Amino acid sequence: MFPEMLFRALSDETRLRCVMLVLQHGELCVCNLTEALNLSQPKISRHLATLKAARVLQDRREGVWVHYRLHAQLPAWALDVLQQSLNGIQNQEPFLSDRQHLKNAPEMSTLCATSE
Amino acid sequence: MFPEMLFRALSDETRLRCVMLVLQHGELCVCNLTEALNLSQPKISRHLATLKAARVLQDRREGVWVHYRLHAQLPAWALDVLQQSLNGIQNQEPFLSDRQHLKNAPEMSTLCATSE
DNA sequence: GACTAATATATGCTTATCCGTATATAAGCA
DNA sequence: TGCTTATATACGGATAAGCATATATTAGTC
Repeated sequence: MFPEMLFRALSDETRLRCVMLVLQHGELCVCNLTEALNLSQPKISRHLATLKAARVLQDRREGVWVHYRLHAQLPAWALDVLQQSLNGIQNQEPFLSDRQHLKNAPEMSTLCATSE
Repeated sequence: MFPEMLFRALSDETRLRCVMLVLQHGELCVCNLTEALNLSQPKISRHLATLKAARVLQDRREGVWVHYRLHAQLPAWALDVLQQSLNGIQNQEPFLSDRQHLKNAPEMSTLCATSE
């Protein structure tokens, strides 16, 4: 993983919001993210594909649902960068609202969210 | 400073190399960077302008030379991200060679490099 | 003012990125 | 098989990024 590739992956607001939520929750499915960010499903899906191609996230299919988590082979320095970023920005918008929306997720998410 | 703007600024290899060198040396002029990265002067200058516009770097003119350093108002979390990145990647190419080339800088740089 | 050196910007071009909308795939179930 | 839901991808178009080369600016010196 070339470092500029990580930064490229994080350089889009939608992708950064997704990664920050995944970093906090361990694992989230596409519908969780679509609801939390309140964006269209194709948009979320396309950005998740980008993050997967950049090896920032990896996915796991469980029936109909696809869960995304941090990539297992993410270098330690990259994980540090993500964590520092989260520490620095978690109390700013839109990251604050995203977390809130995830907690207030409607019924569908209770079926889907298997992250502990 | 929106966090994705920092990542956007770092998402180009040339810019990341410049920032990593500036982070290590405190202050560097354009000719230092042009030599260390062995890239054309307009290319370096254009990327430095981008970093300045993103408020990652700031410049200081001293006669003919223009010195670039980290922006004084860079948020603490952003500085942490930069430092973590440096820690993680400083022993990889091309960052290793860049540092070396800076140390082996030819005569011109001795006039120009005022960083302690 | 004329000349040189350091740095910045403009121009023309190519490629990448991002979007919304529409459609495809894949799984589960009747 | 047909139907529904979750997710992915394709398409067409708009905007941004990046490059090399050429030229402009700025400061110092004579």
